[in-house]
Amino acid sequence: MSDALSIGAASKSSGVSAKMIRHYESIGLLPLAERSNGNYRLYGPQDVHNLRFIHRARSLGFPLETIRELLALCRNRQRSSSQVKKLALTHVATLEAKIAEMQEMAAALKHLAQNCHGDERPDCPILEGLASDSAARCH
Amino acid sequence: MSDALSIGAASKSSGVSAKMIRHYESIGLLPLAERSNGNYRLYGPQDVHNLRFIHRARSLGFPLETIRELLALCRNRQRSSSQVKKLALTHVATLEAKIAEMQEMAAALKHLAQNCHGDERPDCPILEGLASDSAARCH
DNA sequence: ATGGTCCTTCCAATCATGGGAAGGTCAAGG
DNA sequence: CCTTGACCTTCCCATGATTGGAAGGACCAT
Repeated sequence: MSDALSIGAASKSSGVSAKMIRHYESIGLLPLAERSNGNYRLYGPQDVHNLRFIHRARSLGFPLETIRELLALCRNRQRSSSQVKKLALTHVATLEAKIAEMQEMAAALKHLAQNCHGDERPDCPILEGLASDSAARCH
Repeated sequence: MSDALSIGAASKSSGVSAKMIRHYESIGLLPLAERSNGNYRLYGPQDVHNLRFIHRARSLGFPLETIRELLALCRNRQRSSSQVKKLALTHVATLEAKIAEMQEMAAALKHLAQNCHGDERPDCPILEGLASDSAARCH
């Protein structure tokens, strides 16, 4: 047990904040941590591995519930890679849908801004586009 | 006052849900609505205009606090179009930053998925990439 | 023993939206 | 007149991920 880390050390080693480590434990994403004499949480190599896994998955935008499934698959030697791939590709599709949505927003907004003088006069196509009393929808 | 709408009618006419109309009022984004004898909220043409404005601004992804500023500018005849344009372009930059972030996520994930067989075997580069005991960071 | 740093728990805030309960109001029809 | 059903009211709670802080206990070095 000489390599057990405190939550602060595990946080530094994994990139997950101590706050979040406690939170993940509280929602059952991580197993209940071992405790020291002084009731401090203790983390072994496997725990740190899990934390790093979560950190990387979060940085790829996976929601926690999907990470829960990914962790289960990671532990399960009977898994099939198709299960993992399916989760990954579903997430890619989600990301791409959001990207497309935001690109539409940005394009529409740039189009409006393009015609705005941006000077001291009150005249503004952006506000007109938002108010659009003329109900001129783009299509 | 013959053209005053109930919250349900105003909702249909503006595209903003009744729940949200009440919420916007409660946070001061909209003025307190007039009330009927039976304490129902009543909405006139100007109110519906505001609701539509909010709906369009939300559909462009503006956060409520920015919409608050946009509404103030919309009401203010002394505004300068540069104020509006600044809010719009700041939001475009925010959108583009998020888009870029998500594109990186999607690209990294597609790269991992590309090498995954997606069959019944447990072997999986995606999980390996997330676990990455080999600590192979991309750069 | 004392200060500083770590830890513990709990509560609350963010952002925008929605769900639902418990009850009041209104218009139409029996 | 009374019921029915659709609408409205307020209030509380949930989402998703993270962060902030308060109040208190534990640890370690000087």
